[in-house]
Amino acid sequence: MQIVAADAGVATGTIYRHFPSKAELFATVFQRVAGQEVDAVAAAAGGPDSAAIRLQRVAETFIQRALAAPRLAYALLAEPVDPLVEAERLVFRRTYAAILADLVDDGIRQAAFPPQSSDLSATALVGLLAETLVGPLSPQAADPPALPVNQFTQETVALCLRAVSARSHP
Amino acid sequence: MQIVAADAGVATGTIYRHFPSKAELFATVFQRVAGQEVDAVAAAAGGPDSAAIRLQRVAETFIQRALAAPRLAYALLAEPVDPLVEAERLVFRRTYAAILADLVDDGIRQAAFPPQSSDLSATALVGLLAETLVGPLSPQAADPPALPVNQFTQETVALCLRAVSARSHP
DNA sequence: AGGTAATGTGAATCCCGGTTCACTTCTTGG
DNA sequence: CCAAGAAGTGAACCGGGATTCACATTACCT
Repeated sequence: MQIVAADAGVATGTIYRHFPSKAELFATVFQRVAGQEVDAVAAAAGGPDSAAIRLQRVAETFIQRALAAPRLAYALLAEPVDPLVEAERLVFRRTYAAILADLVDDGIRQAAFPPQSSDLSATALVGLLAETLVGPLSPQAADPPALPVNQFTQETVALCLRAVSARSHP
Repeated sequence: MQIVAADAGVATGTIYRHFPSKAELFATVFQRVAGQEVDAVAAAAGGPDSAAIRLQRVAETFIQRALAAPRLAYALLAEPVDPLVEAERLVFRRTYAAILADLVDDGIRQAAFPPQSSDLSATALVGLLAETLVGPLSPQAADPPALPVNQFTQETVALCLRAVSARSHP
């Protein structure tokens, strides 16, 4: 809190005129930043295209934004945080999942995707994306990364699409 | 530490004859328990069957063990922990990923799976499994769960298989 | 201008639980 | 049976950092 205050150019006590505790301050910050990310992904999920195309766009958006701001993405996805912030992170992930669930439902309706529990599939996609990114994002990530960014993106998108759209045994 | 000591029937200081710090004690416990889980999954990954069958068995093992011991699984997968334990958790996840990567490689060799970066796919599978389980596992999970256990397992396994094995646009 | 409320200040407080350590008890080898 | 080392004890200590609060400053109204 001392550092935050100094950084903001105010005294420590001043923070407590605006936020009841460190945890709530951090949770609020998390909420705002996460909101921007959600907006970006939600935008990518819209449009008149097929569900598959939109899903591809969502995954690409997610990945590219994460790689463009690795530190932020790491904080949002994986960094150890106060329980209150962790709760916010859960909301954040569920919001992503909700967007994806709508998308999957669309795909099912269009018969582009086979019948499936859209909630479950959406959750799985969030986990898939988050976990693949934790490697490249984590602070002491090896650079150069194991895979070139392009291939990484392409393959991850392919995994997402296959998971929800393809038949099990071609 | 007081509680741990009392629970073990020893004095607080005694713990420090065996472990240099709380973090290392916890990390050691985590390591042992995680080791058992890894062993179980590794066993499921073996055998003479096709890669797809073995992958199915691994996913089922993972899911069933988690649901059978939800509190433990939650601790291993998602509960906020000391940084040292978090490091152990990363190892744990990478170990799972390594097992799965071998499996995926087998599948590629048998031409059961299309060419892909096995490491990336394996990581994705770990994330997929972990995230879908966080819902049902989290301490204040709604019961009855959203999906019956059987359907949950079946659909999650299907997601895993499709992600690595199917063609994108059937 | 004068008063009142709102906001800012930052050194001091306070809390909490991990850790320590002087002392006791047990174990082992000669 | 007796050192002497190993292991156990638990009350007290201690560090760190979030939080407080008595006071100063600013903003805003009549």
